[in-house]
Amino acid sequence: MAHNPLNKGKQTRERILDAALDLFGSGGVDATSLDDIARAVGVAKQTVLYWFASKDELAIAVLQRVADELVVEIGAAIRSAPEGFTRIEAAVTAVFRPAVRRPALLGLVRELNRLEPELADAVVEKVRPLVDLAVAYLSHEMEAGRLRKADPRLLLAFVYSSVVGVATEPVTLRAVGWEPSTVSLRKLRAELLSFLRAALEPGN
Amino acid sequence: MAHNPLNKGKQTRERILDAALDLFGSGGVDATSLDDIARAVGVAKQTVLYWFASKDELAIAVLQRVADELVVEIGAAIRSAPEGFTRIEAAVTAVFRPAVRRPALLGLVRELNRLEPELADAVVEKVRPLVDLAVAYLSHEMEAGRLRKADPRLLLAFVYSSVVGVATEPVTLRAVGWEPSTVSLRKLRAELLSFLRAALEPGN
DNA sequence: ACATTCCTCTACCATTTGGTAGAGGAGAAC
DNA sequence: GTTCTCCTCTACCAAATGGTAGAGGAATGT
Repeated sequence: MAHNPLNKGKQTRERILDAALDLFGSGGVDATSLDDIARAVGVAKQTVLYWFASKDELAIAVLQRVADELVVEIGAAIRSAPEGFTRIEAAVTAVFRPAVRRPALLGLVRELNRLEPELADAVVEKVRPLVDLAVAYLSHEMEAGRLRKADPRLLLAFVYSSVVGVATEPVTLRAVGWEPSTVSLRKLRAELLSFLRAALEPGN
Repeated sequence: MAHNPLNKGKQTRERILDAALDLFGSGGVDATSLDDIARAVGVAKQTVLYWFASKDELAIAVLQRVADELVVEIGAAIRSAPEGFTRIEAAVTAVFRPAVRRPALLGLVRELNRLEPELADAVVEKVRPLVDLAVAYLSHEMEAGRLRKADPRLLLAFVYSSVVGVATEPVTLRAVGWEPSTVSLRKLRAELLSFLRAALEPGN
């Protein structure tokens, strides 16, 4: 195989992003040193700094990537589901999937709040279209009387907080006597959905 | 006033705890150095280390204190409220109060997840009686048909996540187009309560 | 007056951190 | 073969961090 700098570079770069995602997401950006990342990838710290000029830049790159991934995934789920509550079900399931497959993904979202606001804003902008889509849908359904009337934006915030909260706060869940496992996670999702369904049924 | 070492000491100690609470809670334990805390209090770093043998010990002391305070406050609110949904209302309001008065309080709770598990467990133990009380109450109401049947522990987790989430994640809230203010916080609470009420009304 | 206890300080240290400088290997272009 | 670009490395550094050692001030007890 001929030398292919772009390919080779891309591999290293991708592997760095990948490892950084897991480490940043599980331990937090602050608690993760460049050395940690380099060790995980199997390169020298300076190789990391070759690909990303600074730790901040790396953190942003990771966040952008996560945001893109989540937006695409969740967006597709929302768009593909039919009307009615099944659509909400699809959205929640789509948020749960990464939480199960790779808990660090959602943990990383939390890190946004620790970044400088300007940096975080760039990521927020990526998510906005999806938020607007969801808000428009919820408003529409509420208008039509198929969902109980409520502030759709705050509704989103509640659901987001619930999912990300239970996905990223093992200590809290232990406090209410919950042990994480695949099967209990499924139960958690079912419970949240039935909770949401009850809350969103139009008033009787 | 005669020299009173205990008193003097207590003052310094309290002031350190107080400053540490705010700094740990708003910026995170990792991101807060002992120098930061000392500067905020107006003493030398070594004075901090005189009162608390290590940073870990200080963090634990702060967490214990917060846990105690919240448990007392929320416990009183729960116990004082009459039966029915008003009791839940009282509990949510009691959780919102510190969130408004001192956002760092709830931010600090999040830090639990970053501590070593053994340390976090000690705090979790403090909260357990309160959790058990709430679970017992919810179960009882559900049995009696006054609340929709659901897993009371997960219900608690959802509510907790929602409140702490919206209280500690400004970036997320900005993503859904929300700006924090006293008046909008009140609206947030009202919205969450009506959401909860709808979700918990017994099935029709 | 003297020793003691309590409290806060200055001075210092080892480690870790993010980051810089620059060497050198390997293929590609000429 | 020489040169250039791409990539990863070793060596180093300044700053910050948690923590130690120990001096010294101030009130109290004797």
